[in-house]
Amino acid sequence: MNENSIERLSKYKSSLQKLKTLGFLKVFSDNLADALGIQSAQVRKDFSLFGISGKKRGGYNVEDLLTSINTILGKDRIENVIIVGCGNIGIALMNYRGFVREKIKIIAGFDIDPSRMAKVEKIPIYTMEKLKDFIHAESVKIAIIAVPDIAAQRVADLLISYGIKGILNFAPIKLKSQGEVVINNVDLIQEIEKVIYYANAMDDDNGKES
Amino acid sequence: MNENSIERLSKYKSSLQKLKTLGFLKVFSDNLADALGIQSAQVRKDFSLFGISGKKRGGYNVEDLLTSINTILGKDRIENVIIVGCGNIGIALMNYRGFVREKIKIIAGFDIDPSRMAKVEKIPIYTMEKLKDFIHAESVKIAIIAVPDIAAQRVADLLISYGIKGILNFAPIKLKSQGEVVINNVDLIQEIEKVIYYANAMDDDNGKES
DNA sequence: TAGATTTTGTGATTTCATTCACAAAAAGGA
DNA sequence: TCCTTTTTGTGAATGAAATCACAAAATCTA
Repeated sequence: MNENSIERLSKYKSSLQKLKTLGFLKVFSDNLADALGIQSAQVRKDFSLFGISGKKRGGYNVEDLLTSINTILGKDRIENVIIVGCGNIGIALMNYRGFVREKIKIIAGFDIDPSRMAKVEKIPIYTMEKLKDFIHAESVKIAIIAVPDIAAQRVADLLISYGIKGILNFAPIKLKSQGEVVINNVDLIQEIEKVIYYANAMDDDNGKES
Repeated sequence: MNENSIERLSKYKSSLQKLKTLGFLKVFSDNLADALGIQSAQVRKDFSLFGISGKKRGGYNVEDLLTSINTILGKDRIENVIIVGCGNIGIALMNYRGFVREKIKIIAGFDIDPSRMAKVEKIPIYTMEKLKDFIHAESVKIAIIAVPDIAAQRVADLLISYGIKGILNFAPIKLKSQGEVVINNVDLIQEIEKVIYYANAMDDDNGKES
């Protein structure tokens, strides 16, 4: 149950969805391995880790596999999510079409700035005072943090105290997860710095194999 | 020079910037290790890998360390970046304040939709026809892709053919890097799915240690 | 100056994910 | 029915990254 296998599960799902629309009924570990650029044994190990089994010589049934993966990823039903911080990133995520397809529903936004108490694409935006009651009333378990770094830890602590179990953090600061709460930090600066580093590194030894 | 050490370098930088504003002059591998939740030997190994050395018993000079890391990450000068795709994510990134602090400058946006040929925060947005000339004229090396998944591979191929060396891709599809080009894929769906999975997993065995 | 203490730098060790490799099962063909 | 082929499932081997552990250097103390 390591982090990488969860990540791959997500990628298998995306490949499988494409195969399904193409009318594929079964798939072999080899096919998925090629799609992700890994070894077929890795695919089978991942599946066996999560108790998914196929048929010897028959591969895996695409439909069943998708169902199993969705169940494991908790995507067998719609997941309600809130966003704290309705600046650029927050609003972009509210408008992001990709979530809908994946049964992820942004049900509300929260911000301290009263000028942002509008609606984005039918998603209501509330003041921070409403946060606690909303989380309880709607039993929200997952939140996205898109506030400036200076406010991020405070918001995280608040969310956790209100019962949030999983946080996706876009503030450029590593929030530590306390207790039974997962925090996944996505640092955009860091991601582009990686690109800049490797692009420069490749330019330096241009043409040479490592 | 593995991927993880580059990522950590970026994190050291962010910690060091905070220490600097707090007036710290020197720092020990132990301090940075604590900040990132790793072992001090790891910190020293990373630095030694990049030819950074400290003083025995004196630790590392904060200012010098920052300079070294910035040089390694190619952040000793302003990096010009373009964004292809001016939908929600693209526009959010254009407005994102964090980049400015890190000497990352978004100098233009590109989109097929003519209604988006406006300006965002002084950043001009052009049609795709201008892409080739702009990249050549400004010697742009880094691009961000924020188009729908269906268009992503085509845009990537285009960018590469125009001489782009590094791509940060936000389309929910894994673009394969060909030749001397780095592609870093950030899949937002995948990131939130990870959170949902772990939040559910923790809820299931609530309270139990693994 | 001598001895104690702190911290770096790195070889040795450990840990852990990935790949290899093959037995066992399933399906098809003659 | 029996032989051949295909593909799974998993124990063993590999490889790489993180951690351990300690000698060497630097600074401090008296």
